[in-house]
Amino acid sequence: MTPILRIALPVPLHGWFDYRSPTAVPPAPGSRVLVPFGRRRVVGIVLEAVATSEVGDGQLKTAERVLDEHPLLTAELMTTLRRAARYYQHPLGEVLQAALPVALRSARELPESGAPALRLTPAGEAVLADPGRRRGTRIDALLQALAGGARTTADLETGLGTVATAARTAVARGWVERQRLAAAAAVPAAVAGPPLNEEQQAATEAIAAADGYAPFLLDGVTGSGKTEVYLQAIRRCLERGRQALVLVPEIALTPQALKRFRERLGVEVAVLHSGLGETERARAWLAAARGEAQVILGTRSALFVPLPRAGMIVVDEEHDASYKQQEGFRYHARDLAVLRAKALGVPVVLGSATPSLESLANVEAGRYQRLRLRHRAGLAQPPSLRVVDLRRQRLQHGFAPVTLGAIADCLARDEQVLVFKNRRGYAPVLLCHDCGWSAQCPHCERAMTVHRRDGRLRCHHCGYESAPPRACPDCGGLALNPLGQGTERLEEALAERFPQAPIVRVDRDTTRGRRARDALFDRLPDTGARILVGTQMLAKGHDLPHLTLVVVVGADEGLFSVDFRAAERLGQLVVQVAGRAGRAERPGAVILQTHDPAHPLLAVLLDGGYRALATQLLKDRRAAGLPPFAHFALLRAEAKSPQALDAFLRAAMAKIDANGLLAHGPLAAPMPLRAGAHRGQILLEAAVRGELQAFLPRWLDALRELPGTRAVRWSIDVDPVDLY
DNA sequence: GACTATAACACT
DNA sequence: GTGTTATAGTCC
Repeated sequence: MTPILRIALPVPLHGWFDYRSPTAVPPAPGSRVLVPFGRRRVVGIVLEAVATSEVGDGQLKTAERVLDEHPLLTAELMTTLRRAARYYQHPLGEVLQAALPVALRSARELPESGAPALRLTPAGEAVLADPGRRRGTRIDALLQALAGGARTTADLETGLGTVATAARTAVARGWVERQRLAAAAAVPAAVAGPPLNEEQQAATEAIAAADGYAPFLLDGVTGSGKTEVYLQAIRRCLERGRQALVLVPEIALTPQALKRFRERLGVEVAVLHSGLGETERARAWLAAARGEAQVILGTRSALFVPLPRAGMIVVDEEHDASYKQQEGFRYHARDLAVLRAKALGVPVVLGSATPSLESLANVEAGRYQRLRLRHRAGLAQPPSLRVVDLRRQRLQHGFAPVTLGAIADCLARDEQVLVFKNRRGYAPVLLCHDCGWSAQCPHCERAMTVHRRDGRLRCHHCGYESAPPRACPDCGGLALNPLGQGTERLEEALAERFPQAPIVRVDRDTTRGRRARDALFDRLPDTGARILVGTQMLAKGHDLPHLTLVVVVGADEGLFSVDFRAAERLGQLVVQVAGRAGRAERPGAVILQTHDPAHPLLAVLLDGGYRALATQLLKDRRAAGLPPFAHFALLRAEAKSPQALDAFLRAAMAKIDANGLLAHGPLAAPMPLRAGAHRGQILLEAAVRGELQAFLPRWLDALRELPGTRAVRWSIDVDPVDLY
């Protein structure tokens, strides 16, 4: 009998498709197979082999080809991904597809293994041997480093810094050629780290002593040396011959972070992030899958790397919202990391200076063990927080006189200032002073942001652009004024006020593309910039030893938002930016400008810091029945016509019949019109997670059967982090 | 989601 | 008659 294969295909359909196996011995679950599907050919993943199918024999097709000799996805990953698909209510085929790097989603050959490396050509040796020929110093250094034979670029970079540019030139001139080198050939020796303090030691021991699944919350103030704990725990894990997976937020994965891991652990570190080329990404993924890569460092999607010899998982900055995928398969990498650790039977360490309320609640409930680091490493002192009341003040481009005075003092002391504002562009509104007209996006009905340097108006919600009008389109008046401040305007105002101080602005407009951003962050400590102006991109990441003053220009925006998580986010943000100040021997200060200095949450934050704020917020959430003490799922829908949208949402409401659930809706989305689509939503709430989980599949099945749904695009978001 | 069959409509 | 667009159904 030909075995039947149950195959998950990358289509937005629930369930699987049956095919006859092309081989007498069926491929193992987790293998990729190429199958005919309709009149297309697609790559699917084998779920299991069975003897018979419910599909009629005449309908069954035979799979064309098995693509993998050994399954790409391990048994544990298959189990975890099936659970994840069920939990997030996303089609299994798409979930499995999302776990694979793009280069492995097609039937093409696997990329060759080994790390990218360089070696001298005979021409290069000649150039090196000829002392008369002066070249660029970077290229000189590169050629000399290669004199002893081929080396991996990663290995080269630990000594030389970024070599990409020099390598490109040298290759173009025919002095150097690219090749592949087995990773093992280029292991640098591990460098010893600083001695651990008592708390760090205790945390490391607790993690290393864990036998099997054990979730930890590593709760350490900024600068307390969480990374040292990770490194020591990983080292212990490597000594047992196990792999370690480390997740970091998108912005935190910098060349410096990588270099530190590589040097300290003395092993090659496989890197997985979205800025990498697809082939490179697949190579790193496969190195992990084969068990060659011992340490895997990556962003959100690196969670799905196969770990045949898993030893531990680390989620750094676990509170960071970038762990939540915001489209398609809307998973939360931190939550799935815990699920995976359980399936793998390994410890998982969630680290943060500002833990999420979810994780703190898990500690409270006894599900996670909390490891605390209360002290900043070295001599660094915690920064002082100061509230500046903006009421009845003559503001200069959004700055209070007191703030400007503090900046001037700081500059006079030859120290660095960071000015934080969560809004890019020049001004968020262009207003007619005569009649009150303001420039609106025609597709979103929201104010367009003024970008003065480019002389454009831009909608930050859909990307629509236009030229600013010379006169008011309504009244013809010429009194068109930019209202409010964005980073561009703050930069301008500061440049005018402090003409001698070099300013660098860091936001999405100045850091287009990953390369530009890496380059900027690379240079940041030694640009000579005295004032840094930027959005939350600046909140985390690099050590800036001369930084002693942080100014949060618009603290109110976080306190008066409709989102129930706004206060938590503001607290995390303030503490994170504060953490950038005074990391070396000089004490740091943080200024919060606000129109509501008496806000009770602000008082809590000032008196007791993030810990006190979190305690208060948890109490509030419990009382209000909000997450983490309730469980949400959000149905989002959009349609060209408001009627179709309304009809769908009403029908969806009518299908809600479960007990133990609260449904709110149909609600207008916080942006009822975006990019020309009308948007609405339904919020489901349950006190018991299981009730929601039991109800969702039934409900979504019913929604799929609704007539006329094609005019409406909808999706479900389980545990949404943003309610829009 | 990609693709196709079918219906419904306009227009030479 | 043909061509265009909207809508429903299938994909093992």
